[in-house]
Amino acid sequence: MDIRKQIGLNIQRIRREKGWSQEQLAFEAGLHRTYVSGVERGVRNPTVLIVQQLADALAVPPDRLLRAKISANE
Amino acid sequence: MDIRKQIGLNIQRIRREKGWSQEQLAFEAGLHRTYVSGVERGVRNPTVLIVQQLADALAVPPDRLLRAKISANE
DNA sequence: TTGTGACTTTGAGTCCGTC
DNA sequence: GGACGGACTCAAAGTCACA
Repeated sequence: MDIRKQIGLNIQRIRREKGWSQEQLAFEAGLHRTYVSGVERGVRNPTVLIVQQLADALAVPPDRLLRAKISANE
Repeated sequence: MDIRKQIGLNIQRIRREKGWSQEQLAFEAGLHRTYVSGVERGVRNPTVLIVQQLADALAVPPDRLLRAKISANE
């Protein structure tokens, strides 16, 4: 599994759980709307600093966005 | 805590546990020796694809390298 | 064995837009 | 609201000589 796809899926899921649009997330993370779109689709290759910005905006630890398996009880 | 520092510390610790030199890790990950050096010191801002390459070389899940708190029993 | 400054090439990240 | 494209800027990728 490509880590970029994994990150995209995780971000999209958490974002939707919050009921945010991509634009809202982009604003909170201080990033561009189109860039967040690309990251969610797995076509972008973000740096770890960007991962941290997105994690901060979503209020989750950064490693959470790279996680492949998410157990149900967390 | 800067996520770059965190990644550097994690990589260095796991690498040393394996008794590898930076050069050995660089070879396994398909990267340059001096680049790995920079990542370990937290002066580089690697992309997630680089993180995955290093994680693969170290035989750990990618999110493991971003983890701040490492419990003793894992 | 590792750190570091300097360097060129590539791609990360922004901004405009359309569908 | 979101996918996608083109053009742009600057930082990351990747390498080297030397301490």
